[in-house]
Amino acid sequence: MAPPGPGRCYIPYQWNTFSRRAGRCPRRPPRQLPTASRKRGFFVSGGVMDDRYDPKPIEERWQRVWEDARAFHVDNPPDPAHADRSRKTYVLEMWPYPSGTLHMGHVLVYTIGDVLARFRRRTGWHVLRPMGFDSFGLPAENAAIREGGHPRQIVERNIAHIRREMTRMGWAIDWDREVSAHEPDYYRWTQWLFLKLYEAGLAYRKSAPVKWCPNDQTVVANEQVKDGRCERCGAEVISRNLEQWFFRTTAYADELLGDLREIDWQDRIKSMQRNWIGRSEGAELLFRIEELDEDVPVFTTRPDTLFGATFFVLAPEHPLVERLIEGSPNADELRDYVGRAAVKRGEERAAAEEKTGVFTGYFATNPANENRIPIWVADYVLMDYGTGAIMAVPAHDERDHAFAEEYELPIVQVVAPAGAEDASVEGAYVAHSENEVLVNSAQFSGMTSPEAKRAIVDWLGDRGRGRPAISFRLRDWGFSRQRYWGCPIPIVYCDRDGIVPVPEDQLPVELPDIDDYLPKGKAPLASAEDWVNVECPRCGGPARREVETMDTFVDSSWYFLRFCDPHNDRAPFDRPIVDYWNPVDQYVGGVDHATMHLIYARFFIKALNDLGLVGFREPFAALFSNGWVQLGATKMSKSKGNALGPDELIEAYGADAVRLYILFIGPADQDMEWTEGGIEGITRFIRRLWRIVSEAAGSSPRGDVPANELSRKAHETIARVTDDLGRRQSFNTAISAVMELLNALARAGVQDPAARFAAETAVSLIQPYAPHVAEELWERLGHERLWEQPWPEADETQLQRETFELVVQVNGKVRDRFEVDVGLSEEELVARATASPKVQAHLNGATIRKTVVVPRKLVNIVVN
RNA sequence: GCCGGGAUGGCGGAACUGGUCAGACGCGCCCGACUUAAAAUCGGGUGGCCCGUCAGGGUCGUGCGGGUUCGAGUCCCGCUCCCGGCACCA
Repeated sequence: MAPPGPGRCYIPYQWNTFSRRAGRCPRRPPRQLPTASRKRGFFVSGGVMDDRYDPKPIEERWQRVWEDARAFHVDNPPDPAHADRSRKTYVLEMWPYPSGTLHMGHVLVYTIGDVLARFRRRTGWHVLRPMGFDSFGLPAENAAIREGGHPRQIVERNIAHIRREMTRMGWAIDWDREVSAHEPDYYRWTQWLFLKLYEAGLAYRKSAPVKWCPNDQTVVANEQVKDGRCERCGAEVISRNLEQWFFRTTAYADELLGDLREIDWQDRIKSMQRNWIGRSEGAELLFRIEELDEDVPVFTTRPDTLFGATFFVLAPEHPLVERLIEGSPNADELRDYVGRAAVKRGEERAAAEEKTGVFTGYFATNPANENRIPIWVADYVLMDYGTGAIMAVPAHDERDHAFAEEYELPIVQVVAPAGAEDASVEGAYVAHSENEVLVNSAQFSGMTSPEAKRAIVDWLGDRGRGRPAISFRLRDWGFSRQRYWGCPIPIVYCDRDGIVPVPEDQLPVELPDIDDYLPKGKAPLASAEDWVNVECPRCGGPARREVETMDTFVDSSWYFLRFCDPHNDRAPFDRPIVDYWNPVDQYVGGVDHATMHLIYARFFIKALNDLGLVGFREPFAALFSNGWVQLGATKMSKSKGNALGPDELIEAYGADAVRLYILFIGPADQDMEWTEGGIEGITRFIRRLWRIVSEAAGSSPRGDVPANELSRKAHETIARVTDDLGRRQSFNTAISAVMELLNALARAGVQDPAARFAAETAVSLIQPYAPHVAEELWERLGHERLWEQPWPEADETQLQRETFELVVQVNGKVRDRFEVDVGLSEEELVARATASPKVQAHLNGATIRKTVVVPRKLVNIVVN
């Protein structure tokens, strides 16, 4: 099938082949009972026509019932500080951005959360499962610019639509707790929390080069840049220096890394965070520049190669470069080089085929051997990693080696493979074997590399020229955005008092209505003169408000706390309530937030914990990261414009089918492909369930359930589904298990003494996935309110079998299998096994060397 | 380059701690029932090769090559390819 065009659903409505409403066929004859089926007794007497499974009325009916019953509302405990937390569970999916409609990625995430929440409710947990919207951010503002209207109107219209879609999906949400980022009741507290972080020194302002999108006229975060282009609009990003607000995420770098050990997240997500944080151990060493009377620190992971440092390199942005230019014989060339490096993008610098640099004319003193080595400025050294200066060891670093070759700088080997100390090494010798030994390194020669690292740092430390150091790739989080549709930063700038926080009692600093959101190189809010000009809260003099707004990742760094106490107007939340529900027991969301959102939220919680506002240090105890839902070979996402929405699928197949299928495609943590054949198949399953259970409701025997094959299958299914949902989070296999049970029921027939029990079990177990049809069938079976019935329990005694199928192997190959009593001893099992004629045929008189007995499974006879 | 994940029928996948002939469940396909016909529905079949008229039996088979073990899709060693993250990060 050709990929769908932009914005078009690829499922035509006429594929709806079973909904009477859409699929009316004038030639369809009056429906007859299929005689074969009637013989088997599958149909309730009195009219198959009226009893076809039709999802629409069923789903609408039960959604109404749940709403009237406030079925998914959950109260906070009356005394959360002393409440028993042992049966609470907080199930949360990532805060959705309210774009026009939901797509299948949303359907997957929220169905996973829904199944878990519904399952946990029925297993006796006190379940918090809220919903709201991450409603600030660029798309709404761009839509307002494009189509007119206010971003608020656009966002609120979208929210209303999505809320309706979510209800139609049958997701069990406590809507009383709905919270959205753009509501003043919410962002008031975002501002309040910002002020707390500011007071604690965790939010600060500094001039920094930032990525700037000339199209969106805004700062974009490093992680929103892909291949040098703006992730949203695709324009090429340039570098600009601006005064920016930052959160001091690096203050928690070590802890953000270390605490990954304590949380139950998939390895791939943890690994992404580890890469992102990028910790490396090494040393900071001081090189002296005599002419400037400066000691310049460098960071290195290879202090053992210090004797091989033959030159010294500063990043073009290094603060000392200015002073070096002044006295340099190469001043003009240097100035030119630094100027060109400044406008280059980082990607260009990295992609450069050959390394470039300019000699400054100055020398630095190697603290190990007092050698004076030339100081170069080169753009392969980055200002924002380490100290922006390096000692170059061309013999043992590929980049330094390339540079030394280019400019014919000396290369001195100081590490060699043990036993080959005299052999010269081509290129940069960077082998990380256990057997590296130092050479040409004074008293350290002969030591292994690891020994020498410690010894050299200790030796320099004694003389005040070095110390162990750890460097991180993680940067502080720049959260200033020069856009309108975001949370205003509650700061004013006073000529006399400088940066002044807005007093708490004046919050929220409301986002004013303005006429023109179009950025013109300055933030749109700057044009709201009445709003910008204020009295300084401190001195009463003239002052101006901060016109930048916050990155939306600030909003989403604490929303899960507000859900716990959403209507609090005295504080963002009460700590005992938040401490009762948190940390989130089960978070669900896509890998696309593996680094940004999940790092920022973790940072926020650590900071809030240090401020005494919350009593925990990790926000999300367990994380389920779902895979992508793909349509053909194309990823489904709103940016690609090929989103396939749930609305038309619900029309065609019903919400229960959509819910079941999205989880049946494959393991939910792996990428999956949506196919229409697949959802047809799952629809067949629902119709089969409908027909067989309806029949069982009418004609299956009542009374005690005997222990027979069907009842045992039912109990086995209970055990499997419970384990799949509770421990394994294996959603697709649980559906398979219920299908097997239904097949067994169909085979046994509805007259089987255990048929009613099997039918009830199937309906009960499928309820988290297909709550509407399950509720309807539950009613037919003569019960009510399945959503609050206790989850079935497998009867252990029913799971015990009196016999089992003994597998007999000869030399590891299966030669026979037969039923035997479970009570037989090993000797008896071996006797029965060897007695088998089929086994005898393979033994063929050979000598039995050994027998292996696996209890309740097999006997393996080993012959020569 | 470093780190993480993965490879099983025509397809999506199952096999959870090494142990019941690997392939559950579903899709697709084939055959049959019902039908004037089709759809829907229902029943049956469906890894390859070989032997056999049938019944049945043999043999190979979980990306590739080795190994451990009575027994390997599962564990170990060495590869190939695919997906993702990080990357002039010193």
